[in-house]
Amino acid sequence: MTDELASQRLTIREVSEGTGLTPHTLRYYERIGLMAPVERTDGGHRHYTAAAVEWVTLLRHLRETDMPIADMSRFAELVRQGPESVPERLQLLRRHHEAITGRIEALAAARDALDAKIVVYAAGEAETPPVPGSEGESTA
Amino acid sequence: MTDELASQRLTIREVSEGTGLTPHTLRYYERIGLMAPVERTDGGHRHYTAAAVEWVTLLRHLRETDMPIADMSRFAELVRQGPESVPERLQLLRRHHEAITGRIEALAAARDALDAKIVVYAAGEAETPPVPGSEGESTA
DNA sequence: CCTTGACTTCGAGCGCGCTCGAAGATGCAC
DNA sequence: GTGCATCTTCGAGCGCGCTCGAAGTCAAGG
Repeated sequence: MTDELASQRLTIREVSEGTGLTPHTLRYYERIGLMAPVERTDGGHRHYTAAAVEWVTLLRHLRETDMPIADMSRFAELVRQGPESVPERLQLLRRHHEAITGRIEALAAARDALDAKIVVYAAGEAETPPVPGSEGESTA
Repeated sequence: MTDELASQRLTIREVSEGTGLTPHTLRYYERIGLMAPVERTDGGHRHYTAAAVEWVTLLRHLRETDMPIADMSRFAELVRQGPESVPERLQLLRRHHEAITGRIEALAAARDALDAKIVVYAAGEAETPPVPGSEGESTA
């Protein structure tokens, strides 16, 4: 009865496949302190607990939304400091939420601006040569 | 009558301030072929035409939406090739439109996932210690 | 004319986030 | 026991997109 069902452990490859981060990246994150040292087998191989996988998933969400590694390190540090840092964690996450929303809006705005260009091309009005070169005057 | 109102020319600084790209970046873009050589004064200073500024703005929109420089170069090349490349330009822009939309969706999804974390913290249920360290067991 | 600040070219350097490869140990299947 | 894939550490390297600084030239005001 040395816990079986309760604490399922995953290899680095399994975590990699489950999260989309490469084994190289998982080791890198651990190396730079984004993660606490992962549990090992007797032989020294990493065995990720469910909690570790959950943390990796959080990291992935932060990176996927372009949080800089430095900020993620700060967040990891706050978690290490314990429950009294919860307010600051909240602040950090809320700021990031705003950053993401702003980014989404910027993307949508730029996309809309580009759509105008698409419309012009699609309408066949390839007039108004933008700039590079001569729009088919010299070569070919 | 040597055209005054019709062709207003801007210095690199003015274009920089108008587009948000630094003078360094504007020269860099020209250097790597994203732009046709910009007109010069007798003294060799750049004088951007309205068409050049328009092109710079397009470049900025593409970059702002994370199009790789390599793809932008391809697009610039297509424009240089003349009107017969319009279909391929359209294809490129439409693909990019899809990429942006996909990116927006990924950002929103990750943001929503992170929101769950915010809710947990805000609810004061700082249980479920994620992973790094010991959530205030050992140090301070 | 002289000053002052903005312009020019050039090549080198940088910050970020991985990414890789070598060399060796491990672990599971047979 | 014997393979053989997968794991380990380590430090170096890389790709991208700028970014910078030096050294010199130009433009415009007084």
